[in-house]
Amino acid sequence: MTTSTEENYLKAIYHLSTGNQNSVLTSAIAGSLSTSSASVTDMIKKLSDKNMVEYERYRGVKITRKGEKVALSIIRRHRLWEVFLMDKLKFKWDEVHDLAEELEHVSSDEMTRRLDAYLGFPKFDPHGDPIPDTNGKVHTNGQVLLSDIIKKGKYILCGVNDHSPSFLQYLEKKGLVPGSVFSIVEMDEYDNSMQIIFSNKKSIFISKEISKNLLVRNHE
Amino acid sequence: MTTSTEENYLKAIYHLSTGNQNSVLTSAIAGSLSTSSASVTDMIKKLSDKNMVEYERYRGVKITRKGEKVALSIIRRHRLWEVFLMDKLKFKWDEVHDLAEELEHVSSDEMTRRLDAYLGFPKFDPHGDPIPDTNGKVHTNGQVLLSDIIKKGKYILCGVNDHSPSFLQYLEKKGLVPGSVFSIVEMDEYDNSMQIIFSNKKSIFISKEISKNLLVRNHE
DNA sequence: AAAATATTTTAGACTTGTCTAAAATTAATA
DNA sequence: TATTAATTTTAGACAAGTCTAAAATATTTT
Ligand SMILES: [Mn+2]
Ligand SMILES: [Mn+2]
Ligand SMILES: [Mn+2]
Ligand SMILES: [Mn+2]
Repeated sequence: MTTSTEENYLKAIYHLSTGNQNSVLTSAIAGSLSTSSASVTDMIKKLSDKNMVEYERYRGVKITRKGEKVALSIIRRHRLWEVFLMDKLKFKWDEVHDLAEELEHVSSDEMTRRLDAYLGFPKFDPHGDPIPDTNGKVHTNGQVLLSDIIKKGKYILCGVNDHSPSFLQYLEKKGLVPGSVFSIVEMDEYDNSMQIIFSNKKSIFISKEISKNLLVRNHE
Repeated sequence: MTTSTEENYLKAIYHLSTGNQNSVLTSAIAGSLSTSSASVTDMIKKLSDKNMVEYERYRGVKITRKGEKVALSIIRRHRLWEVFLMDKLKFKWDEVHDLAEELEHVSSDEMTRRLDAYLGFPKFDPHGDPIPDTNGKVHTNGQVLLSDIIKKGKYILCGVNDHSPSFLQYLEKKGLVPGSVFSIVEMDEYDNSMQIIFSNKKSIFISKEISKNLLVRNHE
């Protein structure tokens, strides 16, 4: 039995772990959950007792396979609910996160399976993040940061790294949502900004600040 | 701000209040929530401080207008989620209650409104219970206990009073679900049992035990 | 390598919700 | 009406999760 507090910690630890081999530091978890380091230390001990994380005092934690499985099942539920809120209840992509944060803790494997089926087995959530499958496998599809792109060409936006409503609203206003196809027409060597153009000929500037948070894939 | 524990207490008190003018006793609440009387007394004080109930020591509580409004909004969410689980996720009517018990605490007026619209503004839940509207108004429609019926005739099942999965499964096996139309063909004066017949000519016996838990309405 | 700084952990306290056992009050019975 | 019985409340304790302030440890600087 995991409480929703434990689930939130595991999710945070999982997210802080991905793409980085090192231990996750107490302060990082505290920052991510807006809580005190003292509280984090307490919870870490509890999760360590349950073999959800490996804990070394003063050195941080590493999530275990067991902890990771729990985290992935929460993330799966979170993202499925986000799809539901957007596709069925017509919320906008910048509005779904907070509600999903609550819904993800309603735990029933059977309900999750049925929700998945009802939504048509979606593979990505409204922000372009992959939805882990029943076994906790995450299917990513070679997406890369727009800021890492070095050659001009046609790309498709598949996701974002900054999930804040303000950023999402900004993108939407610019016409950038998951699935948007555009071509890079100009890349500035000096400030790493770029100019892109949509199929409808509308063209916009993208600063490094922005492109660092955009996940794209080559589009044929 | 109400916690989900407070919400569960208010809901229990509301349900124990309806159809009975008297105060709700501590022991009744304890029984309904499977908790100790000591815990109930503690929570009652808290709810009383928040003006959700009027409390008289040793005499029980009466729910206030304010408490009732909260209770009704939880009941509204509960029943809407039950409709969702049944209509959209294809759960059976005896499976939806426990999940709704959790989902009802995810509180967003906006989400509730959209869920309502998405479900087509249903007026009743899968058990035939009326769904309170946005203002907390409950529209009942002259339904009466089958056990109180004194004259033969054609009736429609609109709801049940016993929501236990075993009872619901029993009814379903007999072919009795909300909306079922049947005629009373025989009423036993002695044990108050009755024989009913469906439009498909199938006929079954209904004991007093059962009819006490069935809500029906005259069918033309 | 010692001193200064930053991070992490412990200590102690608080809140919410729960429990059992004892005390207080109300209701029933003889 | 005086006991007895049942119900309700209080007292005291506990678990989960949180906090601040102080102590312990690690890291950086001089
Ligand atoms: Mn959450
Ligand atoms: Mn998302
Ligand atoms: Mn509930
Ligand atoms: Mn119901």
